Amino acid sequence: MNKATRLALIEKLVRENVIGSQEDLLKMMEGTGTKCTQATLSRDLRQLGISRGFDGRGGYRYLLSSGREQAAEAVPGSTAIAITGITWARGLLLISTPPGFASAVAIKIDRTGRYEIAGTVAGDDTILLIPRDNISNEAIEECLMTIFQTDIK
Amino acid sequence: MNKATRLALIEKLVRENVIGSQEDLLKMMEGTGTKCTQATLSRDLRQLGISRGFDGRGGYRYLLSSGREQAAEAVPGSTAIAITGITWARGLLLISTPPGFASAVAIKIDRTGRYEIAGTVAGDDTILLIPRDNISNEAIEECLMTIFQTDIK
DNA sequence: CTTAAAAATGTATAAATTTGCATCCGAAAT
DNA sequence: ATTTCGGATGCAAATTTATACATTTTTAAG
Repeated sequence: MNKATRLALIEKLVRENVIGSQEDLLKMMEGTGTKCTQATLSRDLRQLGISRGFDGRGGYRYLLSSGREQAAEAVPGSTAIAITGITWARGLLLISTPPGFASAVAIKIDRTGRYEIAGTVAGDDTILLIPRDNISNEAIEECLMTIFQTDIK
Repeated sequence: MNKATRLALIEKLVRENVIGSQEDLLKMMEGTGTKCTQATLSRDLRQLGISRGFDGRGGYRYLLSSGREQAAEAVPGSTAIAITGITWARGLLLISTPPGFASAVAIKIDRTGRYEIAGTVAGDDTILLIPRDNISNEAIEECLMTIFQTDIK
Protein backbone atom coordinates (compact mmCIF):
# COMPACT_ATOMS: atom_id res chain seq x y z
CA MET A 1 0.00 0.00 0.00
CA ASN A 2 1.39 3.38 -0.93
CA LYS A 3 0.57 6.98 -0.32
CA ALA A 4 -0.95 7.61 -3.73
CA THR A 5 -3.43 4.83 -3.14
CA ARG A 6 -4.37 6.28 0.20
CA LEU A 7 -4.81 9.77 -1.19
CA ALA A 8 -7.01 8.44 -3.97
CA LEU A 9 -9.11 6.55 -1.46
CA ILE A 10 -9.49 9.59 0.73
CA GLU A 11 -10.56 11.75 -2.15
CA LYS A 12 -13.06 9.19 -3.29
CA LEU A 13 -14.54 8.75 0.18
CA VAL A 14 -14.81 12.48 0.71
CA ARG A 15 -16.40 13.00 -2.66
CA GLU A 16 -18.98 10.27 -2.19
CA ASN A 17 -19.85 10.61 1.47
CA VAL A 18 -20.78 13.15 4.06
CA ILE A 19 -17.88 12.99 6.46
CA GLY A 20 -17.86 15.23 9.48
CA SER A 21 -14.54 14.50 11.13
CA GLN A 22 -11.20 12.92 10.52
CA GLU A 23 -12.08 10.21 12.99
CA ASP A 24 -15.11 9.30 10.92
CA LEU A 25 -13.01 9.15 7.81
CA LEU A 26 -10.51 6.92 9.58
CA LYS A 27 -13.24 4.47 10.50
CA MET A 28 -14.45 4.45 6.94
CA MET A 29 -10.96 3.60 5.77
CA GLU A 30 -10.56 0.69 8.17
CA GLY A 31 -12.43 -1.84 6.10
CA THR A 32 -10.43 -1.06 3.02
CA GLY A 33 -7.07 -2.32 4.17
CA THR A 34 -5.68 1.17 3.61
CA LYS A 35 -5.30 2.73 6.99
CA CYS A 36 -3.27 5.42 8.71
CA THR A 37 -3.40 7.58 11.81
CA GLN A 38 -5.34 10.78 12.32
CA ALA A 39 -2.13 12.76 12.07
CA THR A 40 -1.37 11.41 8.64
CA LEU A 41 -4.94 12.07 7.61
CA SER A 42 -4.60 15.68 8.64
CA ARG A 43 -1.56 16.00 6.42
CA ASP A 44 -3.19 14.16 3.56
CA LEU A 45 -6.26 16.36 3.62
CA ARG A 46 -4.13 19.45 3.34
CA GLN A 47 -2.28 17.98 0.42
CA LEU A 48 -5.54 17.18 -1.30
CA GLY A 49 -6.95 20.61 -0.59
CA ILE A 50 -9.82 19.06 1.32
CA SER A 51 -11.14 21.28 4.08
CA ARG A 52 -13.98 21.15 6.53
CA GLY A 53 -17.04 23.17 5.69
CA PHE A 54 -20.69 22.96 6.61
CA ASP A 55 -23.23 20.42 5.46
CA GLY A 56 -26.09 22.91 5.52
CA ARG A 57 -27.90 21.01 8.24
CA GLY A 58 -26.02 22.14 11.27
CA GLY A 59 -23.17 19.71 10.88
CA TYR A 60 -19.80 19.63 9.21
CA ARG A 61 -18.60 18.07 6.07
CA TYR A 62 -15.26 17.70 4.39
CA LEU A 63 -15.22 19.17 0.93
CA LEU A 64 -12.88 19.15 -2.03
CA SER A 65 -11.71 22.66 -2.70
CA SER A 66 -13.73 24.33 -5.43
CA GLY A 67 -10.59 25.35 -7.29
CA ARG A 68 -9.91 21.69 -7.88
CA GLU A 69 -6.22 22.16 -8.48
CA GLN A 70 -3.90 21.51 -5.62
CA ALA A 71 -1.17 24.08 -5.41
CA ALA A 72 2.37 22.92 -5.91
CA GLU A 73 4.73 23.35 -3.01
CA ALA A 74 5.40 26.99 -2.41
CA VAL A 75 8.67 28.48 -3.53
CA PRO A 76 9.33 31.64 -1.51
CA GLY A 77 9.66 34.78 -3.54
CA SER A 78 8.10 33.26 -6.59
CA THR A 79 4.78 34.28 -7.98
CA ALA A 80 4.85 31.68 -10.70
CA ILE A 81 3.73 29.10 -8.23
CA ALA A 82 0.80 31.30 -7.41
CA ILE A 83 -0.88 30.21 -10.61
CA THR A 84 -2.76 27.03 -9.92
CA GLY A 85 -4.59 26.68 -13.20
CA ILE A 86 -5.83 28.35 -16.37
CA THR A 87 -8.99 27.95 -18.41
CA TRP A 88 -10.04 29.49 -21.68
CA ALA A 89 -13.65 30.55 -22.16
CA ARG A 90 -15.19 32.75 -24.80
CA GLY A 91 -11.85 34.08 -25.85
CA LEU A 92 -11.02 35.04 -22.28
CA LEU A 93 -8.49 33.47 -19.99
CA LEU A 94 -9.38 32.61 -16.42
CA ILE A 95 -6.35 32.23 -14.20
CA SER A 96 -6.69 30.51 -10.85
CA THR A 97 -4.51 31.33 -7.87
CA PRO A 98 -4.51 30.45 -4.19
CA PRO A 99 -6.91 32.61 -2.19
CA GLY A 100 -5.68 36.17 -1.91
CA PHE A 101 -3.02 35.86 -4.57
CA ALA A 102 -4.95 37.06 -7.58
CA SER A 103 -4.03 40.72 -7.19
CA ALA A 104 -0.35 40.05 -6.79
CA VAL A 105 -0.22 37.92 -9.89
CA ALA A 106 -2.37 40.31 -11.90
CA ILE A 107 -0.16 43.24 -11.00
CA LYS A 108 2.84 41.36 -12.28
CA ILE A 109 1.06 40.69 -15.55
CA ASP A 110 -0.09 44.29 -15.90
CA ARG A 111 3.34 45.70 -15.26
CA THR A 112 4.83 44.00 -18.28
CA GLY A 113 2.62 46.13 -20.47
CA ARG A 114 2.39 43.43 -23.10
CA TYR A 115 0.42 44.60 -26.11
CA GLU A 116 -1.32 41.25 -26.52
CA ILE A 117 -3.04 41.67 -23.17
CA ALA A 118 -5.80 44.27 -23.16
CA GLY A 119 -6.20 44.08 -19.41
CA THR A 120 -6.88 41.96 -16.37
CA VAL A 121 -9.41 41.95 -13.60
CA ALA A 122 -8.40 40.31 -10.36
CA GLY A 123 -10.78 38.97 -7.77
CA ASP A 124 -9.57 37.13 -4.73
CA ASP A 125 -8.39 33.90 -6.27
CA THR A 126 -9.23 34.34 -9.93
CA ILE A 127 -7.97 36.64 -12.63
CA LEU A 128 -9.83 37.37 -15.81
CA LEU A 129 -7.38 38.15 -18.59
CA ILE A 130 -8.76 39.80 -21.70
CA PRO A 131 -6.61 39.40 -24.81
CA ARG A 132 -6.72 42.09 -27.48
CA ASP A 133 -8.70 41.38 -30.60
CA ASN A 134 -7.05 39.05 -33.08
CA ILE A 135 -4.57 37.70 -30.58
CA SER A 136 -4.45 33.92 -30.36
CA ASN A 137 -4.71 31.90 -27.20
CA GLU A 138 -1.27 30.55 -27.90
CA ALA A 139 0.20 34.04 -28.06
CA ILE A 140 -1.27 34.83 -24.68
CA GLU A 141 0.05 31.66 -23.14
CA GLU A 142 3.45 32.50 -24.51
CA CYS A 143 3.20 35.89 -22.87
CA LEU A 144 2.53 34.24 -19.55
CA MET A 145 5.42 31.87 -20.03
CA THR A 146 7.66 34.84 -20.67
CA ILE A 147 6.33 36.82 -17.77
CA PHE A 148 6.68 34.04 -15.25
CA GLN A 149 9.48 31.87 -16.46
CA THR A 150 12.16 33.84 -14.66
CA ASP A 151 10.38 33.08 -11.44
CA ILE A 152 10.34 29.39 -11.98
CA LYS A 153 13.26 27.68 -10.33
CA MET B 1 -23.60 47.14 19.23
CA ASN B 2 -25.71 44.35 17.83
CA LYS B 3 -25.16 41.01 16.25
CA ALA B 4 -25.82 42.17 12.70
CA THR B 5 -23.06 44.73 12.99
CA ARG B 6 -20.68 42.12 14.25
CA LEU B 7 -21.54 39.68 11.48
CA ALA B 8 -21.03 42.38 8.88
CA LEU B 9 -17.67 43.26 10.37
CA ILE B 10 -16.58 39.65 10.43
CA GLU B 11 -17.56 39.12 6.84
CA LYS B 12 -15.74 42.24 5.78
CA LEU B 13 -12.58 41.33 7.65
CA VAL B 14 -12.58 37.80 6.28
CA ARG B 15 -13.16 39.04 2.77
CA GLU B 16 -10.39 41.59 2.87
CA ASN B 17 -7.72 39.84 4.86
CA VAL B 18 -5.90 36.57 5.12
CA ILE B 19 -6.96 35.29 8.51
CA GLY B 20 -5.63 32.01 9.75
CA SER B 21 -7.37 31.49 13.07
CA GLN B 22 -10.28 32.73 15.10
CA GLU B 23 -7.85 34.21 17.60
CA ASP B 24 -6.33 36.32 14.84
CA LEU B 25 -9.75 37.49 13.80
CA LEU B 26 -10.56 38.40 17.39
CA LYS B 27 -7.48 40.56 17.61
CA MET B 28 -8.42 42.28 14.40
CA MET B 29 -11.82 43.05 15.83
CA GLU B 30 -10.47 44.57 19.00
CA GLY B 31 -9.70 47.97 17.61
CA THR B 32 -13.17 48.30 16.15
CA GLY B 33 -15.15 48.44 19.34
CA THR B 34 -17.07 45.38 18.20
CA LYS B 35 -15.76 42.48 20.18
CA CYS B 36 -16.87 39.07 21.37
CA THR B 37 -15.36 35.83 22.60
CA GLN B 38 -13.86 33.16 20.45
CA ALA B 39 -16.83 30.90 21.15
CA THR B 40 -19.23 33.44 19.73
CA LEU B 41 -16.97 33.84 16.76
CA SER B 42 -17.14 30.14 16.08
CA ARG B 43 -20.93 30.35 16.01
CA ASP B 44 -20.89 33.48 13.89
CA LEU B 45 -18.61 31.94 11.31
CA ARG B 46 -20.93 29.00 10.92
CA GLN B 47 -23.85 31.34 10.48
CA LEU B 48 -21.99 33.24 7.80
CA GLY B 49 -20.89 30.07 6.07
CA ILE B 50 -17.27 30.99 6.57
CA SER B 51 -14.99 28.00 6.90
CA ARG B 52 -11.29 27.43 7.20
CA GLY B 53 -9.44 26.41 4.07
CA PHE B 54 -5.87 26.64 2.87
CA ASP B 55 -4.00 29.69 1.66
CA GLY B 56 -1.89 27.78 -0.82
CA ARG B 57 1.31 28.51 1.06
CA GLY B 58 1.14 25.96 3.80
CA GLY B 59 -1.09 28.01 6.03
CA TYR B 60 -4.78 28.39 6.66
CA ARG B 61 -7.28 30.98 5.71
CA TYR B 62 -10.92 31.59 6.47
CA LEU B 63 -13.03 31.77 3.35
CA LEU B 64 -16.56 32.77 2.49
CA SER B 65 -18.51 29.92 0.95
CA SER B 66 -19.11 29.90 -2.79
CA GLY B 67 -17.18 32.95 -3.94
CA ARG B 68 -19.71 35.52 -2.97
CA GLU B 69 -18.27 38.95 -3.50
CA GLN B 70 -19.72 42.00 -1.94
CA ALA B 71 -19.91 45.51 -3.34
CA ALA B 72 -17.50 47.95 -1.82
CA GLU B 73 -18.49 51.16 -0.14
CA ALA B 74 -19.41 53.92 -2.54
CA VAL B 75 -16.96 56.77 -2.64
CA PRO B 76 -18.65 60.13 -2.24
CA GLY B 77 -17.85 62.90 -4.63
CA SER B 78 -16.66 62.83 -8.16
CA THR B 79 -15.76 59.56 -9.77
CA ALA B 80 -15.30 60.83 -13.29
CA ILE B 81 -11.73 61.70 -12.58
CA ALA B 82 -11.25 58.14 -11.51
CA ILE B 83 -11.37 56.86 -15.07
CA THR B 84 -7.88 56.89 -16.50
CA GLY B 85 -8.53 55.05 -19.72
CA ILE B 86 -10.74 52.70 -21.70
CA THR B 87 -9.98 49.87 -24.11
CA TRP B 88 -12.25 47.75 -26.24
CA ALA B 89 -11.47 44.08 -26.67
CA ARG B 90 -13.61 41.18 -27.75
CA GLY B 91 -16.73 43.26 -27.52
CA LEU B 92 -15.97 44.08 -23.91
CA LEU B 93 -14.91 47.41 -22.45
CA LEU B 94 -12.03 47.58 -20.04
CA ILE B 95 -12.07 50.68 -17.91
CA SER B 96 -8.92 51.64 -16.06
CA THR B 97 -8.98 53.54 -12.79
CA PRO B 98 -6.42 54.50 -10.18
CA PRO B 99 -5.70 51.64 -7.76
CA GLY B 100 -8.64 51.01 -5.48
CA PHE B 101 -11.17 53.07 -7.41
CA ALA B 102 -12.62 50.38 -9.63
CA SER B 103 -15.40 49.36 -7.26
CA ALA B 104 -16.55 52.90 -6.66
CA VAL B 105 -16.74 53.66 -10.36
CA ALA B 106 -18.42 50.37 -11.17
CA ILE B 107 -21.06 50.94 -8.54
CA LYS B 108 -21.86 54.27 -10.07
CA ILE B 109 -22.26 52.63 -13.46
CA ASP B 110 -24.39 49.84 -12.07
CA ARG B 111 -26.72 52.18 -10.24
CA THR B 112 -27.80 53.90 -13.41
CA GLY B 113 -29.37 50.68 -14.56
CA ARG B 114 -28.72 51.50 -18.21
CA TYR B 115 -30.20 48.86 -20.48
CA GLU B 116 -27.22 48.88 -22.79
CA ILE B 117 -24.96 47.64 -20.01
CA ALA B 118 -25.45 43.99 -19.10
CA GLY B 119 -23.15 44.22 -16.12
CA THR B 120 -19.74 45.06 -14.74
CA VAL B 121 -17.02 43.28 -12.84
CA ALA B 122 -14.66 45.38 -10.81
CA GLY B 123 -11.18 44.45 -9.72
CA ASP B 124 -8.89 46.85 -7.94
CA ASP B 125 -7.99 49.20 -10.77
CA THR B 126 -9.88 47.77 -13.71
CA ILE B 127 -13.52 47.33 -14.55
CA LEU B 128 -14.82 44.91 -17.12
CA LEU B 129 -18.02 46.24 -18.65
CA ILE B 130 -20.14 43.77 -20.56
CA PRO B 131 -22.51 45.37 -23.10
CA ARG B 132 -25.75 43.66 -24.01
CA ASP B 133 -25.92 41.84 -27.33
CA ASN B 134 -26.27 44.04 -30.38
CA ILE B 135 -25.29 47.22 -28.60
CA SER B 136 -22.60 49.22 -30.36
CA ASN B 137 -19.40 50.40 -28.79
CA GLU B 138 -20.45 53.93 -29.50
CA ALA B 139 -23.71 53.49 -27.64
CA ILE B 140 -21.82 52.28 -24.59
CA GLU B 141 -19.43 55.17 -24.72
CA GLU B 142 -22.36 57.54 -24.89
CA CYS B 143 -23.79 55.87 -21.82
CA LEU B 144 -20.59 56.56 -19.96
CA MET B 145 -20.59 60.15 -21.10
CA THR B 146 -24.07 60.51 -19.75
CA ILE B 147 -23.31 58.78 -16.50
CA PHE B 148 -20.24 60.79 -15.75
CA GLN B 149 -20.80 64.12 -17.42
CA THR B 150 -22.46 65.63 -14.39
CA ASP B 151 -19.34 64.89 -12.45
CA ILE B 152 -17.07 66.58 -14.91
CA LYS B 153 -16.60 70.17 -13.96
C1' DC C 1 24.62 -4.25 -2.03
C1' DT C 2 25.68 -0.22 0.97
C1' DT C 3 25.21 4.31 2.28
C1' DA C 4 23.39 8.83 2.56
C1' DA C 5 19.55 11.83 2.06
C1' DA C 6 14.78 12.69 1.75
C1' DA C 7 10.15 11.49 2.51
C1' DA C 8 6.57 9.38 5.13
C1' DT C 9 4.54 8.00 9.32
C1' DG C 10 3.27 7.25 14.24
C1' DT C 11 3.24 8.93 18.97
C1' DA C 12 2.50 12.25 22.05
C1' DT C 13 1.25 16.76 22.69
C1' DA C 14 -0.10 21.32 21.55
C1' DA C 15 -3.27 24.27 19.37
C1' DA C 16 -7.63 25.38 17.69
C1' DT C 17 -12.48 24.82 17.42
C1' DT C 18 -16.93 23.38 19.06
C1' DT C 19 -20.45 22.76 22.49
C1' DG C 20 -23.18 22.15 27.01
C1' DC C 21 -24.84 24.94 30.30
C1' DA C 22 -25.94 28.94 33.03
C1' DT C 23 -26.83 33.59 32.53
C1' DC C 24 -28.01 37.79 30.47
C1' DC C 25 -30.59 40.89 27.65
C1' DG C 26 -34.37 42.72 25.07
C1' DA C 27 -39.01 42.45 23.15
C1' DA C 28 -43.76 41.42 23.85
C1' DA C 29 -47.57 40.63 26.82
C1' DT C 30 -50.01 41.46 31.08
C1' DA D 1 -43.50 48.17 36.00
C1' DT D 2 -43.35 43.14 36.02
C1' DT D 3 -43.33 38.77 33.97
C1' DT D 4 -42.21 35.68 30.43
C1' DC D 5 -39.90 33.84 26.58
C1' DG D 6 -36.35 33.17 23.32
C1' DG D 7 -32.17 34.41 21.30
C1' DA D 8 -27.42 35.74 22.31
C1' DT D 9 -23.27 35.23 24.93
C1' DG D 10 -19.47 33.88 28.03
C1' DC D 11 -17.19 30.34 30.45
C1' DA D 12 -15.16 26.06 30.82
C1' DA D 13 -14.92 21.48 29.28
C1' DA D 14 -14.92 18.36 25.41
C1' DT D 15 -13.77 17.45 20.94
C1' DT D 16 -11.20 17.85 16.88
C1' DT D 17 -7.26 19.04 14.28
C1' DA D 18 -2.32 20.26 13.67
C1' DT D 19 2.49 19.70 14.66
C1' DA D 20 7.21 18.64 16.95
C1' DC D 21 9.97 15.01 17.28
C1' DA D 22 11.74 10.37 16.70
C1' DT D 23 11.68 6.49 13.83
C1' DT D 24 11.01 3.89 9.78
C1' DT D 25 10.74 3.54 4.87
C1' DT D 26 11.84 4.82 0.38
C1' DT D 27 14.82 6.78 -3.07
C1' DA D 28 19.14 7.88 -5.29
C1' DA D 29 23.98 7.33 -5.90
C1' DG D 30 28.08 4.87 -5.76
